[in-house]
Order: sequence, then C-alpha cells, then structure tokens
Amino acid sequence: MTTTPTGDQALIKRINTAIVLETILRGAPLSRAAISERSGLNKATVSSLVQDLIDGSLVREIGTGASSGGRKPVMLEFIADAGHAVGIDLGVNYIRGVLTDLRGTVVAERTLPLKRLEPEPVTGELFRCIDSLISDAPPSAYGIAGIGVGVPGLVDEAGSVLFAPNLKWRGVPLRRLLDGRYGLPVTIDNEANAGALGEQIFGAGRRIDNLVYVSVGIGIGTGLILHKKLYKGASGFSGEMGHLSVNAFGEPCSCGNRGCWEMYASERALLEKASALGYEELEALLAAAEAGREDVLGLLEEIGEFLGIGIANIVNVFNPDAVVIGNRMSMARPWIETSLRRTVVQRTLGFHLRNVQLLFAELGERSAMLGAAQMAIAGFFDRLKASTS
Amino acid sequence: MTTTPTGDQALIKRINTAIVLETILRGAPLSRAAISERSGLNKATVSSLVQDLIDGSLVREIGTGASSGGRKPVMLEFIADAGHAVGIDLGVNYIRGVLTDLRGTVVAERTLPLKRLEPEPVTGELFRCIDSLISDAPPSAYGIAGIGVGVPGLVDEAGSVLFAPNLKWRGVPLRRLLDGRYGLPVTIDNEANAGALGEQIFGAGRRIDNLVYVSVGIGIGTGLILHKKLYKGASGFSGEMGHLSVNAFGEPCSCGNRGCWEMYASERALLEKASALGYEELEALLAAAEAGREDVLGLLEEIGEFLGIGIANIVNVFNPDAVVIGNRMSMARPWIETSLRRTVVQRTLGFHLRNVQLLFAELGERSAMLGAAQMAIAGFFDRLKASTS
DNA sequence: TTAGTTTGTCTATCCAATAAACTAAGTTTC
DNA sequence: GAAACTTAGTTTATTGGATAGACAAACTAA
Repeated sequence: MTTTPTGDQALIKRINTAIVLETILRGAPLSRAAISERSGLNKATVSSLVQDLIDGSLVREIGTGASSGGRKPVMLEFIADAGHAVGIDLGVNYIRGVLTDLRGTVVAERTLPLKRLEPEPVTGELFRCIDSLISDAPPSAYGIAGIGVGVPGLVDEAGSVLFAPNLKWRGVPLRRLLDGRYGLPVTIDNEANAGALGEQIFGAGRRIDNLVYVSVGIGIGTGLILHKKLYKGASGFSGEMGHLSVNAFGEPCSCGNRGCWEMYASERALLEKASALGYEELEALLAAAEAGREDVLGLLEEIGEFLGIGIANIVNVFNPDAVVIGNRMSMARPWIETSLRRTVVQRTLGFHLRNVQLLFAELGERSAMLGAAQMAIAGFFDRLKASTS
Repeated sequence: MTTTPTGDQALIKRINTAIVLETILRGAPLSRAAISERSGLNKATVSSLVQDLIDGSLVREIGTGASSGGRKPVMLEFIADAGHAVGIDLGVNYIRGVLTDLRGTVVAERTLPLKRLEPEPVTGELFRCIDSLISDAPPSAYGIAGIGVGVPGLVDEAGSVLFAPNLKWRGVPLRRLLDGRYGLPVTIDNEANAGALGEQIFGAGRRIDNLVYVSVGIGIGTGLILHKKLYKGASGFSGEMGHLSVNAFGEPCSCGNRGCWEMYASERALLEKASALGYEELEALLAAAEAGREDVLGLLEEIGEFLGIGIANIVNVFNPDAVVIGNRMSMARPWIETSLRRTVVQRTLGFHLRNVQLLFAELGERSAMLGAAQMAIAGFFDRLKASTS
C-alpha cells in the first residue's frame, strides 16, 4: 500500500510554522510585521504561529526595535540554546567531538587520539567523549537534540558501518549502540557526506545549492549535495569517487578496479612517493615545501595535477556550482592549487567550466565534525516539522 | 526576496486532488469508495474532488462494478484522451515524432530523414512533422497539452540549444521558435535525458527510482534519474559522461580532456575500428556478427569491455538501482553483453554491485521520442497541480 | 496638541476536510 | 419474498486553519 500523506489543516499549519521559523532563522532579529511581509502570510497568522513558537521555547521576544514613525516593533529571535547537538568525526586515529547549539555554534570541543582500532575500544572512547560533551551542555528546553557521527566508511540506512577499510570494521551497528546507550536520535553517515554538509552550512560552500566535497585524506571520499540535499545512492551510499578509475589500464586496486583515482591523488599516494625522498608524514613534507625544497615542490605539483584530473571528471559529470577540496590535503593548498586549477581548466568542457568554482575547505579538519552536528540539528528540525504542533 | 509559497486551503485541495487523480491513474477502474480507502481521504472528500475532476474532463464514470453484498460501485477512469502530447526525437540524420494521449499511449507516429543539418532546414522539417502530428489529434477537452523535444546537445533552462556538436548547432533558441509558432507549452531537453525518462516510464526502468540511462550512439550521453526526478546540474546540463576520462594519459579528445570514454566505447569508436575490416555501418557490422565472423565478434567483445569500464565508474559514483543501455548500441546486445557484464562485475565495488541491475533499453530507438512526449505530459500535470483548481 | 504611521490583536468570515448520519441499492438468509 | 445485512455514495454539522479588515496601542513629526 502506498498511502501518500494526505493534506489537511494540520499540514498547512506545519508548513506555515516552518516558514515563520525559517524566516526568523534567516533574518533575526525580526518583528512580526516584518515576518508577515517577507513570508506573505497574514499578520494575524504570523502572530498566532509566533505565539506557538514562543510557547514551544523556540523563539523569544528581545525588546523593541527602532520605529520609523509608528509603534515600535517587538523584535523576535530564535532561541539557539533551546537545545544542543553532538557532532562526532570518527577518524582513523582520532575522535573529534563537538557540542553545538541549534544554530551550530560551538559550545564545547574535544579531540582525543585513538590507539586501537577494534570496534570495542573505539566505541569505549567514543562513549566517553560523548558523555563528556553531554555533561558540558547547559540545561535547556529540549536538552540534547541528537547525535551525529561521520565515519570513514560505507554506512547503510540503519546506521550500521558496513565497511570501513582503514578501521578494518565490518558490520558494526553504530547507531544501535549509541541509541541504546543514550536513547537519543542518532544519525550516522560517511565522513565525506558529513564534511560536505559542514562546508555547505558553515564553510566555503555556504548557500551553494549543488556542490561536491572532495575529502582527500588517506583515501579519497566525496560528498554530493544536489539541490541543497545530500545525495545518497540507491542503497544509501554513493560517492565512492576515490575508486573512479582514471586509468583503465593502470595498476590493479584493492577494490577490483584498475587505476583508481585515489591511487594517484590521495595522501597515501603522496606519502608513498615521498618516502623515497625521506619523508614519512604529510606535515614534514609540507614543512619541506615551505622551506622551498625543489623535489618536494615537484611532488606536490604532480599531486595537484592528479587531483585536477579527477575533479575535471567530477565537473563534467555533475556540473556542480562548486567543488570543495577538504580534509588533510587542503593543508597543501599553497603548493597544489596552481597545477590543480590548470589541469581542471584544460580538461573540463567549456560550458561547465564557465560556472564552477574551485574552493578549498574553510573548516579544515573540522568540516566533518561540524557537519555531523548539523546532521543532528537537521534531524531535530525535521522531527519538529513532522510533529502535529 | 525568497517568498516561499505559503500554505493555505487551496494548497490542501491541490494536494488532495493530485492524490485522487494519481490513485485513479494507478488503479483504474476504481470506485469512489476504493479511492477513499487507498488514499486515506474521507469518502465525502473523495466524492467532492472526483466531481471536480469530472467537471474538469479528466475523469469519467464508466458504469457499475461488481458488488460483494451491497450497493454496486460506480467505476471511474482517467480520460486518457482528454488531451494529447507531441514528443520529438531530433536526431543527427532523422526526426522521429509521436503523438500520444495523456497516458503516453501512441496515437500517431512519423519518422523522416534529415538531409541538411543547418538550423533553418531542420526547423522547417520539424515544423512540418509537428504540424502533421497535431493534425492527427482528435478533438479533445484540452487539445494539445504540450510539445517535448529531445536534442543531441546541451540545452539551457530557456530551452536554447547551446551546443550540439553533431548538428553543428550553437545557440539555437528552439523553445522560443516552437513556442512562437504553436503557442503551446514546449519542453526541450537533452536526448539522453529524454531517453532516461522514456525508459523509466515506459521501458526497462519502469518504477525504478534511481537509474542511469547510457545513450550509446555516435557519442555517449547519459541521463540521470535520481529520487525519481531527472537530475540536471547547476546550470541545467550535466551528465556529459561521454567525456569522463577513463584513461588520463590517453589520446587528446576534442573536448580538451584525454582518453574520454566515448573515444573507446561509442558507435563512432566501433566504426573506426570496423572500417579496417571493411564495414562502414553498424547494421552491416551486426549482420556480420550474426553470420559468425570471428574478427567482428572480437571487435564487439572489446566494445563491450570498454562500455563496462565506464559503467563500472558510473556504478561506483552513483550507486543507482539500475543502468540502462540505450540508443543504437543496444542493438548489439547479443554480442556485447557477456564481456560488458564481466567487466562491470570485475571493476565495481562489491557493496554497490549487490544491488544494481544492468538492463538494455526496451524501447530501442524510440526511448527519447517517448520520453520527450512524457516531458510534455508531465508539464501538463504540473500546470494542473499548480493552478488554483 | 494634532495628524499621520506602524505594530500587533481581535472579530467575523471563508473554506476544505471530516465524522456521523443518512439515503440508495444491492445480496444473503431462512 | 421479507427481513437482515452490506456496501456505495451524499448530506449535514462541526472543526480548525487562514484571511481581510477593523481596531487599539504606541510611536513620530510638526
């Protein structure tokens, strides 16, 4: 049975309440009259819906504003600390956690290293990190609104980590574990998807409707935001563009394909070549680049070119408004940007190139963590909209 | 100003009218009581909305149905010939046109060859084709509901053909030309997008939410249907996957990139190799394959492999429910399918492979034409929904 | 003080969906 | 074949939103 949700008066009210809340979120501080004008809703309707939002502890009056020759307006604002969200970036050798308010403003932050990668010790550390963040949350009307987690692997709709090669995880029911312990709404997603969201809301991709976030770390992951929404494939995971083959006749990859992009353009690929020059870590390599070492500069220029090859493919396929390069490799921006841009320009169809922006992550290593918090916040608002106010 | 459409009673009525119409479209013949049960709408509401649809010539009563111990139900059906749609596939050396009813059932069909490719002679032929199809339309309540056209090139939001390499067109304002002549709603889109829609509604991809249609002809185009909707990139065109590089170090392509997929796997690529064997046309080549010529079979097997290389990339990136191979190369199915499937299996990530179907177009060369008609039909229903009933 | 302006609320009205009663038109049972 | 039961579709009264317009409150300008 395909029972489409039918339209009734409650639906109208939910829609209009969402419009009012959205208007306040975007333009606060704002008066009722201004909301009415901007939204097209009747003044009386706005008054009534605002009262509901005030009763629901989501909006408050913050005194009067300036008058232009009449009664002074009563200004309204969203109560950002009506609740808090936990965002986690579960990395390969670290856990980065953040507590934010409902606007995404950071309230507390914790980073801790991971020594062991097995699910049990990692979840133990994860629990302690979350416990600590939750204990930092001031009391509020809605408490902890949700927990979002970005993980370096494939995640299914049930929030289980199907496969995380660098953690060597298979089938870890992360959402169930967290839900069982905290009894809170939990969202689990790929690290690149979380990063894409983070950059779209708080970083380089603010207000860009279609963007591709390319997370260049040990491997290469991608998060797609199409029509303002995260795109996930048929079974909930897509964007494995690290395994897009850029050389069909190249070396075999562990994934079964040949000549995968991440074999040429990832941090791992860079470090493999760098070890011949005597560098074992990205940080050391970049320090050498900073010092002007010619061989290192050549290596980085080459990596920029390989990144550009894959990004040109991405632009040709998706024709996005922007491509954002994130994760650890974004630190190498000064030394890869020139060759990267040159390659993309050379290899991209003219019509696409005309409109695409090439950006680097503004949030650096915090993209995924802040994006994960945003996933939790978005879930909170979605549930709000769905409930019969 | 971002004036979100606000919710009011008219919106409810539009939503519920759409639900009722959809229910009838899916399950006709159907009684009012059955609609009420399936949709969850109250019987009285259904009665009232059905009356509106009857008044609007979209639904009619077709006598009583069987009773199971009570009053006999009055059966309803959608009036498929309340209007008609014109669908055009504008090819490189042909125009294929169809007149369908609002269900997409073919009423009349016309194919004509194109000798000259300049915009003026082509539009002349196009007008004559459309004139003739329109004259075939029986009188109806809504008349010609719209015209849809699929073209082999990039199309912008205004319905202008920005660039069609094989027609050598640049900046032809096709929608404006057709709109000016017929005063009807006109939809212009890429041939691959039209084909994707055609196969999703009428062909191999029926009821599949996420599919990639790969149109393998002279070049390779792709149409993406994500979440049941055609995906177009930021500026209205995407899916130039023919120019996805599968060999970053391969031969330069006219597009500026190197080793583009369509240099290896298109009809043109096949025919270039085939000419060494003495074949100049795909049909002749396939006849030779039918006759068991070993060299030709080897050539086709190779093309299958190259197609598989690109499709594996597509599957890794989009993780769709299905990939549909269409256009002229679908005729070669018997000789390319084995190597194609083998290559895709070898080169695709296990998690994605598990769920993806590999299909061949069921509509053959008619995909794009029927998809174009569907674009016009969809436009008609969208306008219906938008109008304050 | 007076006139004009802006904000926000109140009131009467409209409109779509709904539940429940009702009419219509059948079938089943004995 | 009459009574009992079933199902289809309509009518009626009610509910709960949004709205226009009147209005009161609170301000500015002069």
